[in-house]
Amino acid sequence: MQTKTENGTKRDLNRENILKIAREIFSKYGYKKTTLDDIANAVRKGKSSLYYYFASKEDLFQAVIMKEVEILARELEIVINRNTDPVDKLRDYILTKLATFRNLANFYHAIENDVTAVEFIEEVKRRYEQDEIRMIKRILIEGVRKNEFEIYDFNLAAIGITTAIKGLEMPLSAGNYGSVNLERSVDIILKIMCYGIIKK
Amino acid sequence: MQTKTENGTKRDLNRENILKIAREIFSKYGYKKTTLDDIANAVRKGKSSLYYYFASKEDLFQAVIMKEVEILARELEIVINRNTDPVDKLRDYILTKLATFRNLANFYHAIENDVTAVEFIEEVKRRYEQDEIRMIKRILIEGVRKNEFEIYDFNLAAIGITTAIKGLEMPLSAGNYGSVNLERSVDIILKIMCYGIIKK
DNA sequence: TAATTTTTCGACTAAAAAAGCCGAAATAAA
DNA sequence: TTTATTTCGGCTTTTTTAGTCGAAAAATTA
Repeated sequence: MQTKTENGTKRDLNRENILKIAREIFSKYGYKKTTLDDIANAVRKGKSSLYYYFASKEDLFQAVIMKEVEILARELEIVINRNTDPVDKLRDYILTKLATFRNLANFYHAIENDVTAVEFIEEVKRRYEQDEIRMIKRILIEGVRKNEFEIYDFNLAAIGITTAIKGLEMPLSAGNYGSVNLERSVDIILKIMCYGIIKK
Repeated sequence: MQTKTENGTKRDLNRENILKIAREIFSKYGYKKTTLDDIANAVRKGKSSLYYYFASKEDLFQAVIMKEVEILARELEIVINRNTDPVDKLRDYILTKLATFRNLANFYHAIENDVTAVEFIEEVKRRYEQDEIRMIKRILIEGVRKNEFEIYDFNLAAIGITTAIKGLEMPLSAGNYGSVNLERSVDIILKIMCYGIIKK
């Protein structure tokens, strides 16, 4: 018998392959227009075989998105661990997140017509919120330690900032991408927040 | 009452608009994945309204393709009427046709998976064949008049050349685009044909 | 080799989506 | 007002798709 780990690896490899291909197809056609047969053909398996790896189409799609989200998370982790000025860090964090999120939304045609996809992505955002708050908190704590911020309740502050970021995301989700100058909006909000935060 | 022509114009304008938008959507998703609702939404009409202008989805798709084909035909007409050396003209004709056809096939995802679309395009090719033979014949006749070609049966010669062109199209339809150097293939075939055609 | 486990798939069903139809309503023109 | 044009909601029929199941195939182990 294979050891369980070896076995798991083999299976996971297949899974990964399906995910990779499914990602391409979903990103090309969106959730609704992509059929499991499309994916099955592309991975050269029968449709039924997909169910050996994933419980449902929805499940597969979520797995694909989750993988994307992990990439985003990793990028953000890097930003956070860079040794930069806390304000810059905040700025980079927000910009990185917005940029990647825009891609996500674009990718899955979440916006135009595909209601189901939108809901998934909303769901992901919701689940991610707690992580976000934690990350922001880390930045704030670091800022205080470096004697640049002056904050009494980290939790509340982090929640407040998270909310502000949501505001920045809105125009993205709403679909008028190009029209908004992201960087500019971010700087404006940052300025406002800073004058309430930075030690005088 | 509107005059019949005015009326026709208005209706045709609507038709044209539908065609234009349908073309975009078909080219994005392919025949199968495009639904009449997609198109109807895009033109801001009810799906039923489309049936006022087109008899069926197939009908609409064919109209879209026909329009593309007309564009091709117009380009070829221009090539034919240019005052160039007959051999060059033959060469330009073939290259222009292949280039445009490649676009068509690419566009409608005719190749990958979408069986129905492939059939349509094959059908179009078939219908176009007669025109093609006629056009080639014109080039040949001109060549003889200019004392560069020596041909006894224009019809047979034109059919032969048309067949050769079909051979050039094959790798396109088969899907291995990049791999083949079109221009080179054309020149080789042309050379072969010329040494059987050109007056010594 | 035989027994066991993993993986694949064809055939099927139920549910959803799409094409297509029709009559009536809205709109525009006369 | 009358007539012609255009739109569309709601309906039926057909097609497509997600998802199930059991059995076959392939791989693994003993």
